[in-house]
Amino acid sequence: METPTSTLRQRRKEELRERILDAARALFVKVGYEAFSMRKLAEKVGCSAGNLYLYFESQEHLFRCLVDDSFAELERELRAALTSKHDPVTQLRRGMHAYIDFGLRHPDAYRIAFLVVRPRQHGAIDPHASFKTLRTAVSACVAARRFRKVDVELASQALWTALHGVTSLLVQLPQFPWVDSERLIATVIDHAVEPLLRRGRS
Amino acid sequence: METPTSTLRQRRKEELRERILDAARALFVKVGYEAFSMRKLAEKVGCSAGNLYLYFESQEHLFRCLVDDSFAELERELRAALTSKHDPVTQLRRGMHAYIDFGLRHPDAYRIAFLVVRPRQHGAIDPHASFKTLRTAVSACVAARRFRKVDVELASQALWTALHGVTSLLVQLPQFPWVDSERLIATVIDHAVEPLLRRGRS
Amino acid sequence: METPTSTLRQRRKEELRERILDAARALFVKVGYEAFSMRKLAEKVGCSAGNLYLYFESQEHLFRCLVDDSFAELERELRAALTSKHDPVTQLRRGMHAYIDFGLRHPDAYRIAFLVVRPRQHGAIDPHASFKTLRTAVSACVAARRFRKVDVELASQALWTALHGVTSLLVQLPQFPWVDSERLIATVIDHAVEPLLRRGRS
Amino acid sequence: METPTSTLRQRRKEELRERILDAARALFVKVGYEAFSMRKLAEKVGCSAGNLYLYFESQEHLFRCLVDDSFAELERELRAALTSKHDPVTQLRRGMHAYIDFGLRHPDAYRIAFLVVRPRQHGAIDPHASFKTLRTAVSACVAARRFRKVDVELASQALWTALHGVTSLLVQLPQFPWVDSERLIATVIDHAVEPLLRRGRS
DNA sequence: TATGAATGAGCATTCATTCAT
DNA sequence: TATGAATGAATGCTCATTCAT
Repeated sequence: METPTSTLRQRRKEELRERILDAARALFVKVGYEAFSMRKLAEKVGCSAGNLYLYFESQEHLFRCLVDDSFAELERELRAALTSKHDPVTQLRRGMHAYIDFGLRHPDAYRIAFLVVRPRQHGAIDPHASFKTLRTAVSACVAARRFRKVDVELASQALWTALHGVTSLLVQLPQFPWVDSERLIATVIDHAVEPLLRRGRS
Repeated sequence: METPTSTLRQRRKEELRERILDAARALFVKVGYEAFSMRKLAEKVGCSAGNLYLYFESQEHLFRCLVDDSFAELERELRAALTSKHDPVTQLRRGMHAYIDFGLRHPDAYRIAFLVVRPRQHGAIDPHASFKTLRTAVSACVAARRFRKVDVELASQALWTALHGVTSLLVQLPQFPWVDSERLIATVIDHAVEPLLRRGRS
Repeated sequence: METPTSTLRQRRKEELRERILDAARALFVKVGYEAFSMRKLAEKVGCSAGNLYLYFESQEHLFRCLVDDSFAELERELRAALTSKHDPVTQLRRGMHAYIDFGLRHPDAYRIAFLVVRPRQHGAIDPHASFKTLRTAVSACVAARRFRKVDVELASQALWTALHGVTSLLVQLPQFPWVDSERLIATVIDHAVEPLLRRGRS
Repeated sequence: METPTSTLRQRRKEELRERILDAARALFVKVGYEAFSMRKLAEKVGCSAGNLYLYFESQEHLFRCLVDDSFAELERELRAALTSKHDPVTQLRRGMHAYIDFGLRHPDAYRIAFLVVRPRQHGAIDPHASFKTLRTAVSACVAARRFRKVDVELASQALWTALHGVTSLLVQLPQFPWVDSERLIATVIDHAVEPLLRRGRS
């Protein structure tokens, strides 16, 4: 049974949890992985360092939550794209856009998920999920005969590497003299999809 | 005139320098950037920590040497590919292969160069060089009318993101259930080049 | 309103802070500047080295606190001497005594303030204050026509060098076969003041 | 028996020894005690660090030689002043001037001798010598009835503290807004001697 | 729920010194 | 006589984490 107080408390707790995660994201983007520390995070949040451990059992756990939360959002966005009322190829394209946009909007999470190797474990679950969603979309394109009869697994992985390539380079080397990023992204998506299309359509 | 002693010493010194760099590469791959330390490196090399500073003036310098050495090799291989006696497109394809192979053979250097952000500075020169070499090759394909009249800069950046995507994912997530990596790499290169080819050829 | 806990904590914290400063003084006297280290200090205090940084942000800061604390005391004592109900010359003499006594009671602070050169910066504020106080007293003696019409600045600096000379030598070379230090100090003060006195008085 | 070679060698050895000591003095003045290191010294001298140990068995020994050499010079200068053809008081005054000048010309040696405590040992021989020479001069002034019948030991110690006071403050706080140092020095010497003079002369 | 004092391990780096050559 | 590679110990300092309050 829940007292009103307990739910209130729970809400507050979740709010602070979110504030911590947000601050962590900001701090991570600002100072990078190597200079990130729980102390600085606590300062940014405005609480004691010890308090963080009431919400996350360790720094590693915090990072994982950060990644998980973010990728859950990616997942939602991907699903939104793939359940829209467009044809499968458009759905896929929208999903691809969503993926890249996500990375650019959450460079912290993207970098932690892909660039920080947690040598031993690294659940490696996170990328799986979005990859699978992507593959489903590819599958749908093949089923709808919009794509050639490609090896779905191979094609999906190739697509993913294309998405990851542009996303991670833009995130990691923002100071590089890129052409207009919208154009680059559009080109990457076009080039990635084109070879899969059935001839005679487009 | 060189005394035998001096050359012997010099050789030994260079040998140890290489041993240090090799150990650094191995350690980096093993424990990741975050857990890398000069102390652990010294232990791996089998010398005192202080001794490392006779060969590299700082940890950062060591990293830079590691990256520079490796990328110099990449550059050599790229140039070798691009000056072969093949047609421009084949040259480019070989260069692309060389790029990916390099990343797989030097995951440490590749990761340090691309994944370790030194937020403030990061010379960021290293990637530039290989990108420029790549762009030259793309340019040659256009000049030889093997490619369509594409925007060379845009096309080159798109190619680069494709290469980086597959390279970094294979390096970073080796435990992912990839399809056969040779197949994946071939597909990525094919898909990246195909949209640039002049119609009617191949 | 203050909770009992907070004040208790605060008190404990201040106590430890004092204990650290005291231990630092003792250690400094014992091993000298060169061999002083935060680690040894921690051991002497009986806490971890890191803990010291909860009380002093750096070694330099600790030194400065040590000096500042001590010189604040000197300043108080000087002012006490100079506001006593005696005639100006007696006030000055008492102040001079206070200065030397202070150095002998706080050899650590005296040595850090004067003997440890921080080549670049060294706020150099500390000696200024006591010198200025001293000069005020000299000025008063002149105003009261007890001193001849000397150059106050010059006379004050000469007085200061006399004080510093006996203080620092006694502090620095305690093993030297000094005559009775009380006698020496009295003589130094007498000799320093005498040339300034108006003839006919004493 | 000495071969010409051996004397040549010896001369070279002594030359280098001097060069090392000179470089050490310069380095000490430049960077201060805390930042002094045998490595930097070797670099300044232009030889290997190890080589220094052929001339001085340790850093401490080097420091002691530095001090001893310098104080030997002081001793020579003091003796020169005290054996001049002037009256005893003038001799003493000249000796006092020589003392202060020496400190200003050899701030390194002066600081090492007086300010760097070598907690255990510190031969403490060096200051003794010059003090004794000084006392002899004071004694002569008394014998010549130029000084009052003061306690020679006491008076000499008082004189010494005066000399040390002005010397060490000028050396240690060069950035202090001193009055013209010549004036200050003259005043200090005058004030130190005056109380000792027999009345009726001056 | 939250604090903040405390710890122990770790870090990069520098040092005086030794020793084979 | 001189080198320079090497060492082991030390330095100031920061960190993630714990725990009594």
